[in-house]
Amino acid sequence: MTQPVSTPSPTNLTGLTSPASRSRRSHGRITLQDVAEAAGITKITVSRYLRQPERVAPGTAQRIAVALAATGYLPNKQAGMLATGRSGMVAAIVPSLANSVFAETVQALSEGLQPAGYELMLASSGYSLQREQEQIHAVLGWSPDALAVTGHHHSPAATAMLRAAARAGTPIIELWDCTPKPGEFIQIGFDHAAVGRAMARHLLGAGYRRLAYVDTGVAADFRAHERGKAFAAETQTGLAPAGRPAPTPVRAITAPPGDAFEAGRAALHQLLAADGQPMVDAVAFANDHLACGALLEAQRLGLQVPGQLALLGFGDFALGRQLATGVSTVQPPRQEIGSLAARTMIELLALAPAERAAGLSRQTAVPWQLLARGSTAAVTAELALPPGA
Amino acid sequence: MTQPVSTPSPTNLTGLTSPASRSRRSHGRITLQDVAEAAGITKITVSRYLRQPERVAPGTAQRIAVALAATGYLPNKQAGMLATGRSGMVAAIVPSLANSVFAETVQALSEGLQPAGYELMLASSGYSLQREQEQIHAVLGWSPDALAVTGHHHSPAATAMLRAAARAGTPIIELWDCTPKPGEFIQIGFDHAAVGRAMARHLLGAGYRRLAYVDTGVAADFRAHERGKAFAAETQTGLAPAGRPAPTPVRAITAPPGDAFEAGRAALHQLLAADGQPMVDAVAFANDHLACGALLEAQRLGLQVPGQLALLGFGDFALGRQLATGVSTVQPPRQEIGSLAARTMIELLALAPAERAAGLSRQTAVPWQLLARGSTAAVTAELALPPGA
DNA sequence: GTTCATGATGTTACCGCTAACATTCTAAGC
DNA sequence: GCTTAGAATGTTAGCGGTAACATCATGAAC
Repeated sequence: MTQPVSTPSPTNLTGLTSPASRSRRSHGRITLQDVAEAAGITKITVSRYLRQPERVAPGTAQRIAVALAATGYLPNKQAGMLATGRSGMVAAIVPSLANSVFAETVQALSEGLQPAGYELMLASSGYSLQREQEQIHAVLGWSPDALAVTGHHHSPAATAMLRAAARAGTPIIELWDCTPKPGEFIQIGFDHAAVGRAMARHLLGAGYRRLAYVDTGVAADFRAHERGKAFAAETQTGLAPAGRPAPTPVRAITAPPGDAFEAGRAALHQLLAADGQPMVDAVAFANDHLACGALLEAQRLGLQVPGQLALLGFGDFALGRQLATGVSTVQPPRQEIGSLAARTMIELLALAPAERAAGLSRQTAVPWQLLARGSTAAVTAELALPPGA
Repeated sequence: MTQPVSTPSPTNLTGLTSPASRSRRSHGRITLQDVAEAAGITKITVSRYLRQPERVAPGTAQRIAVALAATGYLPNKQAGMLATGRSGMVAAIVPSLANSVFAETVQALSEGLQPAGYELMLASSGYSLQREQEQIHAVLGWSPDALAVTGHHHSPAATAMLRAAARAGTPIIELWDCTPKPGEFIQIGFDHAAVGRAMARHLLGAGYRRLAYVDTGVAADFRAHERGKAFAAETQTGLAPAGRPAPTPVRAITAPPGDAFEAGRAALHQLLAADGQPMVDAVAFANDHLACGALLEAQRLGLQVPGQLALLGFGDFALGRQLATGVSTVQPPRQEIGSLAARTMIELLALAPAERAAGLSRQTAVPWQLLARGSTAAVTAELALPPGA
């Protein structure tokens, strides 16, 4: 044996290597070398024991186990990554965690990855493409085995980095989106335009004719904008099937930024005429917080929901279900997106990089559901205009 | 120069090193070596440029900048950590992210760390000490520069690992707790027992005498339990100042697990007598979701709040503020805890490990506030029992 | 007894980066 | 002109692991 320094006696299990034996550049951490010395063998055998215990002799395994416990060894993942090229870590970048649907997606992603032994590195971009780009740069420096970002809108530089990573075999997953035509990367989510159209059709189908969409005040929530755009388009064609312009164009307003409940309240006021009566039949919102704020304000003002005004949200937040007048909403697959992303990553990473290429741009459309509750109950006949009017 | 292989011509900036020049064990990533070759210098100079640009000559800097852009170089953080012993990453372990106060703390932590260039590695323990222990083990393998965990309850093995890390100079921060006597690690949070006592005093002060505490169904939410325990104790002493047993002991019930709104509804029913009337004056809850669920159910049943029943929550969730009868609650410093943790980490990490030791077990009590709203308005004289009755 | 497959362990070199020290070159000082 | 401080860059070695290959017993097969 040519172990440097320190006695290789198997009885010396204190784990306390004398300082003199440590190199000047050591960072003081317990290494495989320390464990090996305590067990009276070389570090490669300890390394083997940790990865494939059946490959070492039972007696040796026993000594190693004792030495590991005695030294309190923690494997250095960085060193392992450097040697193997696999980091055992995946990264995710979401717009926000606070008050947000993304928290649940991240939670599901985290839980899905844990059994497979992957760690999660998380960054939040604050709905800014610039910050997303910086974070993609930072996070790729950690050589994640896979990377999840939110949505399919990225800055050009960000796209370039993602493309380079994908080409190197790193699965890139775009969460929460699923565009009609396949994108450059993996998509796990749904088509927000389809949701916007469904929202419009739901309100039209229930007999409402004067519609509005209240968009979020968050400038870079592209998915909400997309729903709004499709909502408006569908409403136009729904009201004017022959191609004629609709008699009353869809009102599209943007809620003020800040507390979403308050924003919903404020948005409602924007939709009231001078006499306090609503200028529209029905309002669709970018999210349930806005819708609930509007509902609570409507109740405060004595407006009948849905009698005088129907409200339709998005997100299926717990609150909307609890209010006496249930808030109709779209239930997005918040958790499914996360757990599906985890499953997809694990699946792809089990493949050899060569075989992996095929799966690196597939799309998965996760089903969503429009939940009709009290706030959009069908209007009475007298309120409903004749179709196409 | 003794650069291996490949022409060091500064005009060869394609970033495409011929495969033959790559070692068998290379993982195909662009390295400092590639950039150096493209710039016609050695890698150490590129390394210097990246860390201290002023240390390289302007002309060289220019060539390096071009080479960096051309090659699309991404620094390998693992290799850097291995060399320096500093990872530029901190880890956080929280019980949950979904529907949770912790999401906001994590968000603030993440935002606070970003300007300083730290990445965040996140794990969620699902309110399980066993999983927390596993995750501490996993996460310490990444050599985080600092580690934040939630609360001061940990498994013995987890505590041992935290202790070892702390002794090695890694700041360990316990979020959301601040015990009366200092703990082993840094604490940033507040005293939950004090909150529990304040909740009891608030209700007693408003004239309520028959109190109940509805604990969460989450077994390992130690902080909620602690508030409940202190609430009960304070109620007893408040009602029987002379040391006599209180006439009606505080009712303590535990909400069913699952959807917290529903749990709050169910808990309310447990507090109703056979005739449908509440058996208590006032109820404190482990969180606002429970309290709001109970409030909505009370309204559905036609019970007056606070006339027949006062409700007091915890957490200051947006919803409680919006309901017509505002839900009185305790506003915990959700974000402050996160941003303060970030600041503390950055501060400590700027210190030399030797000086750091002193700050490794300090406590920071972050102020909270009891927000009295409609749901606990003072009772009328006839309802209030004489003090001490 | 020799051959050889097999299992257990060891040796060497390398992953990509940086600390520490070494070298080269320039320009100022005498 | 020669020394020399200081700036710019290079060389070496090592961080803590693992891949790849090497070595050394052991025992079954002939």
